[in-house]
Amino acid sequence: MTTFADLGLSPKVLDAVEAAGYTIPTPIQAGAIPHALQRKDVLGIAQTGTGKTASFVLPMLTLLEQGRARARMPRTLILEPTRELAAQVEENFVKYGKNHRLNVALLIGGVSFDDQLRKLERGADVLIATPGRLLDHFERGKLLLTGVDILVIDEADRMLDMGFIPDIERICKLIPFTRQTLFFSATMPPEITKLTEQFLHAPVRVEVAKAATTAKTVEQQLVKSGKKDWEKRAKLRDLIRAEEDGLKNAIIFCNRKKDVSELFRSLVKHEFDAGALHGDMDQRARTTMLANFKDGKLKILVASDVAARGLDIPDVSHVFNFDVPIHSEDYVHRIGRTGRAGRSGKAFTLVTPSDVKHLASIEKLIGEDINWYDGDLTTLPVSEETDEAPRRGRNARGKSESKRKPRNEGRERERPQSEIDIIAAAERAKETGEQPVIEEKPARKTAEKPQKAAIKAENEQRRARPAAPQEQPRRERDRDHRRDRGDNEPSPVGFGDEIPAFMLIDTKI
DNA sequence: AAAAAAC
Repeated sequence: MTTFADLGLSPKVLDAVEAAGYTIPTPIQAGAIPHALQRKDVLGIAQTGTGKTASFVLPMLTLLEQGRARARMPRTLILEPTRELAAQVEENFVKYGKNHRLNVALLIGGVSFDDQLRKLERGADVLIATPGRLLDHFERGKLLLTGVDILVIDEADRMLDMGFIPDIERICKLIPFTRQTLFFSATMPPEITKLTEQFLHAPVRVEVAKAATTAKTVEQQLVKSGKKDWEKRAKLRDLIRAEEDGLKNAIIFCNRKKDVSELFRSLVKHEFDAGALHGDMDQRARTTMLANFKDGKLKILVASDVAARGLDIPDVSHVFNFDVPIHSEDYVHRIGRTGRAGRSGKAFTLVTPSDVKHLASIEKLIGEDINWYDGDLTTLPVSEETDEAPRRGRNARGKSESKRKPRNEGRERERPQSEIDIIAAAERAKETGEQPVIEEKPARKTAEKPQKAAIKAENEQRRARPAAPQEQPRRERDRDHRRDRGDNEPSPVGFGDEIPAFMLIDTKI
């Protein structure tokens, strides 16, 4: 059997790999590392979670042992689609580069330029970047890419989805063609193939098992829900409580950033140990939330699809899809956050009548039918609860809640759309391939309209101006959730009564 | 129906 020692890595690297507890390389590592060490271009087709990162980090470390970096002339460049992934790659260099003395610089948006400039000045052996900030530095003349010997393009198909390809093309053209290129993508759509033809030289193709099939270690279930947000939130709370026993930690995915912050605040109000993660949040908050979740200081992370791919959190016990993802591949990525490294995991997806179309395409993609949750959440005592916070008289900030009238009282009795109908329609949709028809009353729009218009206007304003400092979660709190909140302000759970410093200070210190 | 990324 192949071991890391057989791949041609240097003793320093092998020592660090061993110290990290690994002896057997994954297929992508075994396939890519020997070629990378021979300075060949590599086209790696692999999903995240296959050990892809180490398949370029380890050979790079070995190759970097020869030579030194010069100021403003990084020796290697790694491009990542999101800030979190870039940071994660940096952590890998720290872990496996513990026997090396390499300068690693992380160039991502949302944080100050100064540290990044200092590291560039000092000479970076490894530059890890998201495209926007990299080009920003370049345009300011702080960076020369003519000294780059190794270029890594990671998650290329995701870069495509995100519209980064023009940036990638531009960056590729700034780097001498004598470089070595390591290129990774989970899928190979035509645009990506074109890119590899343009920028790779006689690449060695390393392909590992496609993970369009979901991990066997993940137990997937569908949960019927009414379509209204408050119904979904109530259902989710019931579900989390029903799963309480085996629930070590959980990621809850929403389709929209707005829903992430809404749900986050609702959960906090209901005294769940929850945090939030989405791309409009202050970078400091993003980093802190993710770090706390990884460290187990935060039990529940409500997130947008920024967290769907690639994030390496080995121990997530549950994934909840608050919304059915619109693109079926995202479902695979999301539930792939659990059941990692051979551990078992559970994935629950809330399904409303309007979701059955997307559900059908998910089941088609993964090639199996997902079971419906058979536990009866309605028998749980908590399901009689309204969407209001538990009435304990006093919340964390000591304000009395007793004055407030429980507006939602009795709502739970107004049962959502017949749940049986949802299942039947979903099954019909699968058989016929057609869009299921469920009778739905058009949503009544009355008093809510002006409020919605105001929110929309505000959103557009927000988009137009640069990201406000201190965006999340405090600011968003005041926006559009009067229905879901009382006059009490939830304090972020996991920090006790204290508002953590990162939420109170301005971004730029 | 969305999200992601530079200031």
